[in-house]
Amino acid sequence: MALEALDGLVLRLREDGVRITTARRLVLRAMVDGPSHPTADELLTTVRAMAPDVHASTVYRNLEELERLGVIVHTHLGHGPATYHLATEAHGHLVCERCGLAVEAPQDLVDQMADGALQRLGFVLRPYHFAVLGLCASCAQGAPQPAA
Amino acid sequence: MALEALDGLVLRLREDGVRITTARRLVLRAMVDGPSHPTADELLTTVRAMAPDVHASTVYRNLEELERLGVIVHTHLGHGPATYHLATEAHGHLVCERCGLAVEAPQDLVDQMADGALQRLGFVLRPYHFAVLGLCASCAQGAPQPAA
DNA sequence: TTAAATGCAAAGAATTTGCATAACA
DNA sequence: TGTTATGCAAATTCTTTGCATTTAA
Repeated sequence: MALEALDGLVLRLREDGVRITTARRLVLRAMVDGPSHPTADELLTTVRAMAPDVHASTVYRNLEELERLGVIVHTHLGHGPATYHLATEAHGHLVCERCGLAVEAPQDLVDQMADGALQRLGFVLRPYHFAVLGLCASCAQGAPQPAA
Repeated sequence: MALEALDGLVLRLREDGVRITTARRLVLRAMVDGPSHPTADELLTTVRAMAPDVHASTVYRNLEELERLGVIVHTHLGHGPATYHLATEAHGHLVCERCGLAVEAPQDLVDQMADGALQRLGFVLRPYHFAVLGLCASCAQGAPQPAA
């Protein structure tokens, strides 16, 4: 399934006139197969496990190109590096400022806000680029704070 | 009015045991009197008009301290430097990805989303840290794109 | 007088860019 | 064979930090 998704992407990109290099294929594979929300640096590490000479700038350039082609999107979950997803998996994020927990925002809540902004301001929201911060249930109760 | 606000802040900070230095007073004045949504660098420029020797690191350290004390908050409206407001003026932002237009998010839309997140996930949202991106009415119609 | 704040220089993280070389189509 | 992509080094942008000196209270 994951491999098929990769093959499909490769075909589609080739049709768009994009050259499929080793580095590019590995970046795509890491996006399709690997953990969700990788940073550029995490992708680099994954890619280097197969092709140690790939450089950070190559990963950044590939991510930029794939985003331009609509294959992936990037999101900021907080300070620190951007995270990347497949565009087909774009969704809003709620992130706890205290413990770092990131959850997917319920789509209907996101839609409700987008509808309101459209009707009232004509603004077409794409509320995926930045997370919405706050405190998760545990942290809001004054309880834990595992990570930062 | 603006000056009174400044005096009030200074008094409050002094009560908190904060020393009021030239640089700190000027940063506060720029926040109270100056244009809204300044970046650290814009604040530095404003401050330097009165006190040319103030350094960027001093401005950053003041902003950090004022945020810690709950006097100001910072917001990311897009890529690029953070912007700062008085905490009393905290509000959500909608930013156009195409032309850069930033408008205040209608509070009831923000509240509606926050209520939903609280009831469904126990998540206490503070949706002020990151802007919500999208396309403004003009840009959504394929029309203009003044800035980047 | 003394803890807190500053100026300065330097480091840091994340990302981008210039350019000669390599490699996909 | 001719672009397009890559490796590498270096630059950029925004922000933080270490440290000796100054200063508000």
